[in-house]
Amino acid sequence: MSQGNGTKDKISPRVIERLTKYLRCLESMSPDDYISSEEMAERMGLTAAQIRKDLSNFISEFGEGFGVRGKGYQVRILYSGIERILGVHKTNNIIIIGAGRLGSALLSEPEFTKESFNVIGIFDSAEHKVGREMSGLKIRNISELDYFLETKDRVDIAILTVPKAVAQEMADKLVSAGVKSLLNFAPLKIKVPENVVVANIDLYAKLQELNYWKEKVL
Amino acid sequence: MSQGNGTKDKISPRVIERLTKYLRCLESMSPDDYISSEEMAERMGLTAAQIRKDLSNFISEFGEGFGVRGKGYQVRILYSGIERILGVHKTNNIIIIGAGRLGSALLSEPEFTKESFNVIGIFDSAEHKVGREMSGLKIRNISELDYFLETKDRVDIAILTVPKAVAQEMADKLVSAGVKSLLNFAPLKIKVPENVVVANIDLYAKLQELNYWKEKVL
DNA sequence: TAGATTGTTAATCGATTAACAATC
DNA sequence: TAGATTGTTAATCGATTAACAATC
Repeated sequence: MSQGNGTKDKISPRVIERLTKYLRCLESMSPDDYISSEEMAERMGLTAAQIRKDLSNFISEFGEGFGVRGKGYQVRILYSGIERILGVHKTNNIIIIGAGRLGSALLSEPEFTKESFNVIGIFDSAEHKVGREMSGLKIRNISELDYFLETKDRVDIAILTVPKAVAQEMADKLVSAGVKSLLNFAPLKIKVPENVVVANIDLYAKLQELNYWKEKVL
Repeated sequence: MSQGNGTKDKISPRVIERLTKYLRCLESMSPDDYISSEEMAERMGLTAAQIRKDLSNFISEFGEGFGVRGKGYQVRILYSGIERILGVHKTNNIIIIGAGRLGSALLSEPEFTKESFNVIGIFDSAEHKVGREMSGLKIRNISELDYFLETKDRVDIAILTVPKAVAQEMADKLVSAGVKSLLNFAPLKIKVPENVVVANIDLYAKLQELNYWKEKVL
């Protein structure tokens, strides 16, 4: 069953992951230039076939494919096309749960000055933090969450930077308040209903993986 | 060509990624208990066959497989077996490059109080930071890196939390000082020689991926 | 012994690569 | 037109699942 927009169903997570890498590769290029799948592949350490295959899953805003036969892909068109696919051509509102060091670090990430993601709130449960300012945002009490979600702008994504021990509880609060997607930094598997998506960033797991590979490359 | 230890060659990254998840699943269990692949699968949302297949790539410290036919896997044995595979049964020394908010946040992560990873140094290039203490570690000048690596303990992994603009430069410094594995938080592809491994954590890319999936689940 | 569950082999499925006709 | 490079189909490769004999 097709989706109506020009996208084939069931795109694999692997493809979406690579799309974000394509953006990274393109962002340092001049928008008017054309780049061939061959050159992109070279730069990114992939095969040209894979890139063309990935992109062929989608169609551009206008006609069909992103590329021009004989020329390659125009950086501008490919870039904005991928942005559109990922839904980052518009602003998405974010709240951060947990005003600890990690939450604070994320809040001041230079990437968050881009337009596609906009942090509109930060929450904590520690009384002594509530009310203080952090990168220009007032820290709110977790208990205000429901009120906030009812009265403020739509929240697209909540980033969980709370300790492991309270992560599931916070996730439950967020879900029952109507948040539909979570980026979780706590080192555990958050349980959510089927209509909620969770992405995880697990520093410790990454370190463990890296530790395995470093032994193999010797 | 086999490796001599009981491990088959060419384990896929996917398998290693799942091993870290198996650890997470097991750490909340009683070490003496037995768990079946069926139950683990249930808890983690995988198939039992996949878990058995994954584990069958390796052999335990003693005899052969990790499991006992008819009983399942003893938590203690499986846990320490996976730790051994990942090389986290011993302490690995880490340095953090970049004493900004992110570096500071990582330094105080509760996970770093575990024994397997030990932060032995933190570096920055900003004069006003050098010499200050952070979670009990003195911030050192980047220029001391070579000296540090020559005189201190072995450095197993360097974590890069510097701004994008200087990330490649810092990576080069680390590589030429002899560091063999990097965990990179800067949103770009670090170029390194073949005998160096790099793992990446890209917050922004993860957000973009999540943003794609959240639209699909509606 | 009967029941349970592993470890492994074979079957299926999905993802990557190769090849090439379409076309700029 | 000739040369280049896409988009797509077919071939290959690898990873997951199913099935079952081995064995606790």
